[in-house]
Amino acid sequence: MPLNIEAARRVQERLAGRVVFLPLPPVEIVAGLDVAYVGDTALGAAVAVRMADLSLADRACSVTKSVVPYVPTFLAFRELTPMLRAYMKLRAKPDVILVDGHGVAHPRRFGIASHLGVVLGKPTIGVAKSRLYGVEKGDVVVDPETGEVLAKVVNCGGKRYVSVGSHATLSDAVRLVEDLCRGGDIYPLKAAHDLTQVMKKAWRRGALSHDEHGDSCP
DNA sequence: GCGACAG
DNA sequence: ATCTTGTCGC
Repeated sequence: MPLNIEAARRVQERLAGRVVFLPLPPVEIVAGLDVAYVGDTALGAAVAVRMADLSLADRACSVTKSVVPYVPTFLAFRELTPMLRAYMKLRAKPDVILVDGHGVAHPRRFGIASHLGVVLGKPTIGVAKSRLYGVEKGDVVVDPETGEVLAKVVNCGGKRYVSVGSHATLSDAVRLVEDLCRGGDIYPLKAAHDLTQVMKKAWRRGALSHDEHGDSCP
């Protein structure tokens, strides 16, 4: 199943108008989402931790068939489903979600973090390891057309481009991400990525059941 | 036409 | 993202 680029673009352009910029409510629980692949199988992981002590609040996984290819600026059409399926299994719902990828620092102001935030109608923050769109001016990324600030560069084991997904403010997003920097990684995202790697090994051993069945977490 | 291009 | 182990350096 390829990917109808024209249709996908229209979806992004329309939903981009639903992105909301609001102060981030008090965060008690924060979650990190990530997706890994083994052939055409997508392995999604969601890890929720308590802001207070970073203790594990909950975790969930998803195992689905990957059907959409990766096309720059359309990452959500490939990874949103694996992420959502894992997220929905979380019993401890987070106050905010961290996503691997950009939020509004996107050509159409609708990266995967924004897509998730609009779909769930809750706070999301995009954290990417490299730039996708915009011009880097010091520790900020601005839109070359409007000059608007789209993201801020945060240092945590290398450059991290932090942008609002939805239902958050850039300053609040940056503050939260900086607070979660541990050992050169953003804790919740590192935890989700680690879980993803454990899933890959389990999957290769045939120790993971295909989604709709059991607790696909190793 | 050429270069850029999250994961 | 994924293909892939050990090795040099602090």
